[in-house]
Amino acid sequence: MAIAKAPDKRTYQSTELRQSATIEAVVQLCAEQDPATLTTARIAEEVGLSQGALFKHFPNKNRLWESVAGWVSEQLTSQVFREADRHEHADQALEAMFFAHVRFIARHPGIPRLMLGELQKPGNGPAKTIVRQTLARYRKKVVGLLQLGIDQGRIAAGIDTEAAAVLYLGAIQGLVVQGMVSGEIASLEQTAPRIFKLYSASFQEMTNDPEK
Amino acid sequence: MAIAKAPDKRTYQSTELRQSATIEAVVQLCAEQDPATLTTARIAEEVGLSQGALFKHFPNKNRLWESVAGWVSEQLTSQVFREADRHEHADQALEAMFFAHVRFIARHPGIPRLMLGELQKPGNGPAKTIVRQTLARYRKKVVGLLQLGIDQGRIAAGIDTEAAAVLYLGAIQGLVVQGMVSGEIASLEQTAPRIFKLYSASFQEMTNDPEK
DNA sequence: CAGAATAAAGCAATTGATTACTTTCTTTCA
DNA sequence: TGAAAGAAAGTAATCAATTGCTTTATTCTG
Repeated sequence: MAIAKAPDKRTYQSTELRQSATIEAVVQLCAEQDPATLTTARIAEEVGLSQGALFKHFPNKNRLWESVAGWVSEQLTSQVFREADRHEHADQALEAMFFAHVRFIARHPGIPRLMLGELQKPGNGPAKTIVRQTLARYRKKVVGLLQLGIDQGRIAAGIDTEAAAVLYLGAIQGLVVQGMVSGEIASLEQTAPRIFKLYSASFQEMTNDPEK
Repeated sequence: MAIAKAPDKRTYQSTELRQSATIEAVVQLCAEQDPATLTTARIAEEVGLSQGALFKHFPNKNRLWESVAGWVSEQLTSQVFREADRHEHADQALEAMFFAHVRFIARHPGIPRLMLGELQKPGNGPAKTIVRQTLARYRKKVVGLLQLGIDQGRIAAGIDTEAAAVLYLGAIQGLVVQGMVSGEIASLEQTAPRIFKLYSASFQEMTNDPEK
């Protein structure tokens, strides 16, 4: 008495649609699985395709990873930078950027795994290059904002901006790793303000600010 | 005209010796290769054994990873904590601990890959549990030192010690990731002081310290 | 606008390579 | 001499990629 599977009239899609659906499926799957153990069969299942059909839309697995890295880079920078650019004061922009980044990760828990996973592999594959460039661009953005803050007189003048940018990214990574250790990615957004408050103290003017 | 391999008089070793040699080989190999792609054949080659002979000393690959995680945990905590305990003032202990950690990583570049790789995989395998507990213990140590520093009057009293501990680990991770991005693990020790100086500013007393 | 022709998208099955682990037999050495 | 340690070959499973063929969609033509 085999239960007949739904006839499931097979419907064809353009490669363009399949590609984006596949990329999002990978990002989704990385939230619950180590990227290194992700098989084409598992991805195909998530998209609703046979394993072999995946190769009608991507020439090979590496190119798929490349596309995923590109998608992540695009989404991260556009969402985070846009939030920063909405503020005139550099210190406020940095804060907004910090929270936007945390929010982005909380919504896509697989992304740290993805990026760290790429950085893990040595060599200079295309996907790794994309991640590397994204992080470099991000760091430059932070350095620029810090410098702007100094010019605006809202950030201590003597600050080591390069180091502050590394610490900025480290603060986020610390949050992420703490989330991976505790397993609670949801609590990220809750803890983030405490971390940023502390971080921002490291470059605040030492003057006793009368207001507040 | 096959060139005869060196006769290589085969010499037998105790499992105990082989185990530690294998563990160190894995740590060594992780410096140049993604742990997820490390095969038993590659490990055996590094140790100087046939692939099958490895299983005379470890029942399976998972147990090997477990042993590696244990070794890393033991080495890291013993070396880093020992350095911290040599100082009476908590702030100095934190600084020494920071540099000891960075030095440890610089000497074993594979270890961040190892620990991050373990944290990546979901579930609660034994190896991941060890890494998790190690990080948790580390965090507690930092919180304890921060609290001690407050009691000693060397650290601002109002500080959020939990957040400061997360930021402490984040500072190290920021350094590590920056090293993975730039590919220069050697420059870690050079950059570390700049990062720590900034980090420590976040919990320094705001009083204008006349000395120095 | 019907319908043939062509291209695109799909499945099921298979291939070849890789990998963790086993088995069989040999060598060492306490 | 017997147990531990090793090599070498083998095994079953897994996985990315391919192949052969079918089905759907699009384009061309009269």
